[in-house]
Amino acid sequence: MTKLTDVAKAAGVSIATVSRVLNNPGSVNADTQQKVQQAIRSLNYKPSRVAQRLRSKGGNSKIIGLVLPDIQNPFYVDVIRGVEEAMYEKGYAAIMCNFAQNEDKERLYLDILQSESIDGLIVAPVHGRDQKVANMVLSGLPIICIDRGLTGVEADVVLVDNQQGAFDAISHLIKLGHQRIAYISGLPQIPTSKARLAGYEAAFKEHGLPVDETLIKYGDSKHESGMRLTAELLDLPTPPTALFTGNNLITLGALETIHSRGVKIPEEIALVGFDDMYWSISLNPPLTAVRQPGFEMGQRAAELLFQRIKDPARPTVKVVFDATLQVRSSCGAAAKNS
Amino acid sequence: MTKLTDVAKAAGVSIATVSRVLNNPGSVNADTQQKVQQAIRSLNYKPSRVAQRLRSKGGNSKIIGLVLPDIQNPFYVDVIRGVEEAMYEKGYAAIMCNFAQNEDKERLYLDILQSESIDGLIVAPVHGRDQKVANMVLSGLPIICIDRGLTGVEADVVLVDNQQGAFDAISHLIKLGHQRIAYISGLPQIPTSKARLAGYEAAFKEHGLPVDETLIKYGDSKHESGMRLTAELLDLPTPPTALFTGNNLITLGALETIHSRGVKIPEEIALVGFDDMYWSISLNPPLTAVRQPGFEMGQRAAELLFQRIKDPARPTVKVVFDATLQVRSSCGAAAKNS
DNA sequence: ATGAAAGCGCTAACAG
DNA sequence: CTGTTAGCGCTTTCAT
Repeated sequence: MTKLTDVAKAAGVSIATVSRVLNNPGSVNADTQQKVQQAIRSLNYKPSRVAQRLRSKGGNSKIIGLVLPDIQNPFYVDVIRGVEEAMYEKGYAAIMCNFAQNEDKERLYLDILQSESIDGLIVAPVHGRDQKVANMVLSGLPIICIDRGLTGVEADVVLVDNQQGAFDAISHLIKLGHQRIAYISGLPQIPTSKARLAGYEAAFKEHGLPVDETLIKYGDSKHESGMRLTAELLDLPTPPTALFTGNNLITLGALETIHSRGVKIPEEIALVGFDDMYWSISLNPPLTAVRQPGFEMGQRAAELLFQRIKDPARPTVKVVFDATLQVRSSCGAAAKNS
Repeated sequence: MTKLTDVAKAAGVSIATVSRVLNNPGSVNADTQQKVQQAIRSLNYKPSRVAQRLRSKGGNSKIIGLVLPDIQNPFYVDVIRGVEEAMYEKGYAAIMCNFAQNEDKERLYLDILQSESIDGLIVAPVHGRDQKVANMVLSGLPIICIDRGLTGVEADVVLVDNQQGAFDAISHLIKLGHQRIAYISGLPQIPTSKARLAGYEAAFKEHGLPVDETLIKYGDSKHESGMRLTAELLDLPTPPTALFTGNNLITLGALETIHSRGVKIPEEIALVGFDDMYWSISLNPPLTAVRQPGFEMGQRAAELLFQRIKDPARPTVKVVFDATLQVRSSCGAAAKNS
């Protein structure tokens, strides 16, 4: 690796001058400028980001952390793409960490990121009372929470109105005449699971219908849990007539179980999932789902992070996107409502 | 951030001693050891990986780069998970970069990684003659290529037998009686596209059938190209009776176009895709596809990288996994052949 | 067994 | 406008 001294030697100036043309071009003689630029180019010099990071206080390292619960979930992939696009434009790099819904793993990654002296962090905390993340916020590191907030600490957050999304989904089902509507939740301690449950219950209340607790199942937010819990539901003496799945992966698991048993959708059971996928239309049947704008959320989170890095004192904000129901045919013939 | 001096002060020893208990515990008095450990714990000290990195020559930073062409493609997500699992166990962190099939982006990320002084790199090069990656290999950085190799440079590589995978897929179709079999390729310069095309042609040859060039379309490996090129194929005076799609995303795009036109699969057109997805069974219809073991490939690549970091002189190896045809129903009633 | 000190590559005073 | 120099936090000789 060629370094500052090499360039300085080649250009016949001091390393300080080289550093200046890199960081403060205005402050140096045009001729010198030329010579140095020339040397930099011919030596193909690239500053060591490690040395830069060690030297500067923070906020100039152009590296941030991105910590997400499950990279297999296409929603988070969209978030990643959104974040990444915004980062790319600003020459930032992201250390991406997938903690697979595992708190220990999350902690390890967070430790690593801290010791990597990142400029900031975008994270979907394991749960609302994530002490580790809360402490990092308190320590002054610029942090944006995505998908899930933190309780008890002031922090920027960008998420979707989960309650409303679930409410819309269940209302749709109720209007179609369903009453025995099951809900397969992800990990119960995750804020989004709670909000979606709240929306589920609110919809029943709104229509004066009782909630049947036996139709609510809790899993771990993964594919396998969707398969297993759907089987349990189908095995009930009187199975539900409709199913609301708490996330992408659960939906796919549910679909697998339903198909393997030869149960017809939507005739024998209607299905609406939380989280849309761009290929939901190619599923059997085309899936009705609640869409979260993951890409936009990721972009937005990145922008908020840049702002906070620049101005750590900026008041915290909460950005709430709409969750929109995409009606296709897994709940019956294309309904009138859009 | 607490640092070495803080710990040293608290333990009443020099920073050198603290460093020793961290890196070479054997070389220090048991009592001192205790005191220092104690101090480290109570101060919750974590060494700065940045400083460590700047100091040490390379190979001790516990950070590697992972550069992949498209994070939207579930195959690469599997690769990521495999790499990540292996890394996690060894306390490594990965800087993950998604270059979205864009060579400029790839170059930028590679530059960043170099200047981050990574210990090693796992990469799926944009194409076989990727100069940037080739130079990095030549520079001595431990590198493992995944999914695609490099021509003209000796480098470790782990991939799948793409030609054989495509051959099996096409043979399957031919045995089912198809002759007008279209192939929608990804970017033509990508080695996997070429190998899959070779498999396609080989299958025709094997069965003494001619290849119809008008049935071969080239796209950019993305979803949209799958949609568009499928439409072109369907618009042909005599459309193909079967379609072989070059990757996951293309398959999903093809499915979307086919459904939107109300064309029946497999009655009017049979479909087999390269790349399987765990939810392929829930597509309409359940998709017959060639499976690549992405997770295992990722794990393997990580192991090879660790080896190479430890022993840069180890001869390069080429690990070839099998690509296995998963027969479901998108080519017709479950065929006899497994 | 432990400490002092050099130096990794860079930035930012401080002089000149 | 440009050069000299002091660290950033750590590892590693080299002394002791």
